[in-house]
Amino acid sequence: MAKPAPSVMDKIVSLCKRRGFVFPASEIYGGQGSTYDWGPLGVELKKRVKDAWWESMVYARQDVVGLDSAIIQSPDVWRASGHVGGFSDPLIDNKTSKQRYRADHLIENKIEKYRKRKKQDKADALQERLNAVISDNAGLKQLILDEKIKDPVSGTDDWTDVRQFNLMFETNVGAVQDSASVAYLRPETAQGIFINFNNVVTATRKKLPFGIAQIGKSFRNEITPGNFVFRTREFEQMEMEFFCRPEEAPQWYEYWQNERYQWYLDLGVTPEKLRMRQHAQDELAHYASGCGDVEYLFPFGWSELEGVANRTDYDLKKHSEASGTPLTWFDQQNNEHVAPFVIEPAAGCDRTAMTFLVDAYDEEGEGKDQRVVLRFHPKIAPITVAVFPLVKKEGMPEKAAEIEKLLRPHFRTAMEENQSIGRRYRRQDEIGTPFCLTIDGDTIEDGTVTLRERDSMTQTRVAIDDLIGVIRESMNSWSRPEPVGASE
RNA sequence: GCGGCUGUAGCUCAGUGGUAGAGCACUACCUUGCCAAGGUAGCUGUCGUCGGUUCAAAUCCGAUCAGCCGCUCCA
Repeated sequence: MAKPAPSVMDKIVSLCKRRGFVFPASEIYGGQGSTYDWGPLGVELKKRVKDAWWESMVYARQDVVGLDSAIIQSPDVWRASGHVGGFSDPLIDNKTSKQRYRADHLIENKIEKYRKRKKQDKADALQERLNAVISDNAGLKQLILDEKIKDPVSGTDDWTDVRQFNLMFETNVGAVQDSASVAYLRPETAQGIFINFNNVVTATRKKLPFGIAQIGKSFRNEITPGNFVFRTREFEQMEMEFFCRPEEAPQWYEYWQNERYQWYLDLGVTPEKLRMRQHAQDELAHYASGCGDVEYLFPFGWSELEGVANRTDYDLKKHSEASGTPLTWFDQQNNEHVAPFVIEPAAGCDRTAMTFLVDAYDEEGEGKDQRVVLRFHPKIAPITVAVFPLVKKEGMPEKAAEIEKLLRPHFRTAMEENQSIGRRYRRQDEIGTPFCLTIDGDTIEDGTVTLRERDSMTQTRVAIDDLIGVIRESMNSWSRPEPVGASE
């Protein structure tokens, strides 16, 4: 059997390691499953993603402020939010078909069948029994056996025991590891925002509607991580909780979906590979009344980059009840306390960076003439300008160093003087550097350099004095080139 | 966790019991005057790990670790 050609994902993973975007974590010890370290170029890419998000969500607006809350909060936070009880899944395997299911979903399907056959009383009875055993593994299994639920694939009832997969990482706070010291690593940054609602309102005197934005690491003990950095157990989130009056929630829900969808387009993501998908009622998280996902068409299929959810007043209400501290906003004009609704755009930072990598990846030509190029938007490219002396003589390296130093305060720069000029261009193409400058003999004579553009490979002669302005202008006017390469 | 596939140089991979290899990449020097040029020299490996069989193991056997795909979940 012929070996399959390396897929686009394989090539990107390989490029990421070779050029320093993403390394497998703990590699010298044999690796740590589904964990990755971001290398020198990757950390720049991720930083650009976060900067672009913060710029658009905080700096470009008057109604959103930032926050950086702790990863380890009181365990009470996660009890109140429902994560301790609800953020785990009862899973069961069928030994014959090797398929895995959520035990409660199997039973819910059975209830649905009863409903369809108009056996309402049976459905209700089963629902009641399900509610009674929802957090009891043995009870769930017994219920599945009692109801003679068969695996739709194998048709057998050869089930394993039900096991709980809690998605939160536990840790211990303090020197003595006993049950009183158990704490959790946050599974989302959002709760840190909710519990600081009063603090932020008091400190900033913000009025509804307003938002609180936060970027930071979250941790979920995923049963099945995978697809490179797409789903990892440690990941970085970019979340914003937008608080508004309950009656305005639907319009803000729509507003933020549009806003967030547009953000990806503005950073150059291929429109045909981006879509909004509305969640069906039964796939909503326990806190949401509605959710729309921004999805990208990866080589492995459409996958979620960001969820824009209507979290209603669920979280503030839960924390108010559990803590005894009312998390409401006082409307002085109408002399009333408002329990705000929350619209939450929650994006995955690593996923977004990976989207830009995948979407930017392009190959042109074949064999010796092949060019691999990352067509990043100039605003997210790890390096903006690379400076080359055409040859290593006649004062060119010194002149190049001088120009690189001139540009350094304005752009992310790099300098390379080894190997042929063509090879240096290609090396920069491969890491998505949008501009290359070449210093030649004329530079020393008349103070001009060759500015070479990544996507079109066109060269223009630019005076050193005009460089900063010309590069700025090119960055701002950049638009995604029509696809010409065979990137599939 | 279960099943299938996989693990040899930085990357892609060849190597079915007898001295660890290729291409690309990388480093130095020479050459080089605008798109992966050429020459010379050089570096790179506990063959994932541990154990077993054997005179001899990258190769056969066992275990283990890690990766990929699928099942469930989500940013």
